[in-house]
Amino acid sequence: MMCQLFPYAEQVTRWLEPEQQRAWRAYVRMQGELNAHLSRQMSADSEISMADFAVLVQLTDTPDERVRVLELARSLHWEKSRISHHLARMEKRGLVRREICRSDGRGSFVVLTELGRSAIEEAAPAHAETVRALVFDQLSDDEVDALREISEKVFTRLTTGECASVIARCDADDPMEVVSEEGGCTEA
Amino acid sequence: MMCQLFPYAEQVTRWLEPEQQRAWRAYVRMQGELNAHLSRQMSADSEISMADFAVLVQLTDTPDERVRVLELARSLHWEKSRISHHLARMEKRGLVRREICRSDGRGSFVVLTELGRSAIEEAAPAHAETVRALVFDQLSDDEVDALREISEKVFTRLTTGECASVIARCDADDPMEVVSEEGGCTEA
DNA sequence: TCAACCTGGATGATGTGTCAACTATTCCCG
DNA sequence: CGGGAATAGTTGACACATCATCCAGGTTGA
Repeated sequence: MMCQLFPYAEQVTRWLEPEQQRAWRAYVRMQGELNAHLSRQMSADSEISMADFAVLVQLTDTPDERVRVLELARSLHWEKSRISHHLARMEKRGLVRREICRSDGRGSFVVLTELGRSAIEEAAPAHAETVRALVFDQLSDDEVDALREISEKVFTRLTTGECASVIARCDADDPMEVVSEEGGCTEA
Repeated sequence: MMCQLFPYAEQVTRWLEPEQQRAWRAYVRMQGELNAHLSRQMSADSEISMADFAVLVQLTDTPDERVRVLELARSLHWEKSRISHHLARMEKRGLVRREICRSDGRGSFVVLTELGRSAIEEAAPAHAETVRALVFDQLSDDEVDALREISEKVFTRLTTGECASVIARCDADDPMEVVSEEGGCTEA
């Protein structure tokens, strides 16, 4: 059970415990299927992808419906090149529009267009229904709580200390050390 | 990140409860960061990607380290074109090799090469360490149990009934196939 | 036996994510 | 003021996933 497949572990590699093994496998499979399903549902029921949706949500969340590009990147935890490429594609499809930023000549705003607004308004209800049907209808209140707790713990681990080093590229407002610190996160 | 509250919901859409909302946001963020981190760690510490790793694990799990292409697709829950493209890239890099299948002229076997073997042997320990450090070191035994339970429930929902319709493309046989305990390390 | 169909798998187009390099502006400090 | 560093954002190359389509080899049945 303990990974007899890799007998070469002369080194004291601490493999996962059997229960951890099972939990991990279950999680990985679930997460993969769930992502795939949500993506498929979204692009079947509407004209946008999950990524588009995430961007549009951020825009509708903003009073002005206009947001600086890097701010978008930070709130989505995306890399700046990713947001840049993605916005270019969304702009080509008319979902958003760029506007120059007068107060800072380097930057630009992203603005929600009417098409973008109607796209997300069309997509959101079905998405919420799907999430509820696939996830929350399966879980007790305690399990929902546990899911949040677990997710927060892992997320915290991921975004604090050495682990945050790479993320720090776009997470600049985080005062954490940008120490190179590779070997990354394999515990101290 | 997704599905904030949309004030325009006149329609009878059942949005998520506030606690569900919070759990969902926490999960989505965690899952995104975790995937990103695991991928980065894997390609930093070794010559392979998470996808390569998943393929190689399947191959090492097989007695004679040769497997039919579509069988691979099914066990990974990948589409056949995805596995085909991916194998082409892996073959180009020397990680696997194809062999003709004498019993069925259409098909072919995928075989683990020496390079492939050493690649996974090099990658596996660090990956296991990372998963342990990022996930399981943060969780109590009860939480590990809850994670498995939750994942299994959602996964079951995803792979039974109408939901399975699309997946069924490659999942033709066997509706449930819940983790057969072949102990394949921390595969993806 | 032969035509219709099914299956295993490859291919090309397109959309997406990542990394590294780049440009242009602004900031900081002497 | 002026010059280097930081910042905002783009671009190009490449890896990857998905979809539709194609094709060769098997299977079925009249």
